[in-house]
Amino acid sequence: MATSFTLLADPTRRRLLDELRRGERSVGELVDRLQMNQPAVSKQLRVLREAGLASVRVDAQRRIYRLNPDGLREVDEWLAPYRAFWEGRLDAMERTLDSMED
Amino acid sequence: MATSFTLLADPTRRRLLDELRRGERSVGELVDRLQMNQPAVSKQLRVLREAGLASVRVDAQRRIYRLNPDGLREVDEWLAPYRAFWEGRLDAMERTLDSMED
DNA sequence: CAGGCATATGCCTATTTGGTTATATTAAGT
DNA sequence: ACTTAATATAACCAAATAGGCATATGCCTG
Repeated sequence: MATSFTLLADPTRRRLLDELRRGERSVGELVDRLQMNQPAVSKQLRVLREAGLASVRVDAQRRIYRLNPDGLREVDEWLAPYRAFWEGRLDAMERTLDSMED
Repeated sequence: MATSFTLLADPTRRRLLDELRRGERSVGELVDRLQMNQPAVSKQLRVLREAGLASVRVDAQRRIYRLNPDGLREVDEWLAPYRAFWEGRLDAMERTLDSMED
């Protein structure tokens, strides 16, 4: 059971997502762009698929992959409170939490 | 060489960061909150330290850890173009990239 | 239906990783 | 100095993981 966090840990998967972000891609196209052999690409595509980050459409012998970015929201939401830090402000929530400590 | 992406892959490290986000914490406090044994916590703290996501201050026998959130910007920045998706808009950049395909 | 594409899958292996136990280190208190 | 507290480190192990090669599967074309 891969979480969206563990998905992003692998650079190959990030590159795949970055490709799919630009539009639909067949496996062959992805193999070309990533310069990896096909089984390796298919393997990571499967991981993305099973995690719900990508979906496939069949086109004759081709499989066309498409980004399904919703799963990334989990990461984005986790990151949200940290964003406040480098945006240089401590909002009410941060101050509240901070005052809760010892 | 751990990237900020691989750092977030581990739930223990995410919990540590979530604790440190609230304020400085000694190792003992972190051990209590995470309900893990001390070496496991120290091990992950070291990873965070070496990745620059946390810094330590010595206080007698205690080591006080502090969040250093800058490293997370890498993840946040990588995520930025995806955010556009679930925010339901395709801005100029997205359209540009999309038109570049095939 | 034979042969060639495009892709998935199975198996193998090397590496990495997170946790555990035991031990070292350093400081404080008596 | 001796003891205890707090933390780090080392050695070890089990599980997960990514990639490589070989092979299976399915579709299309002649």
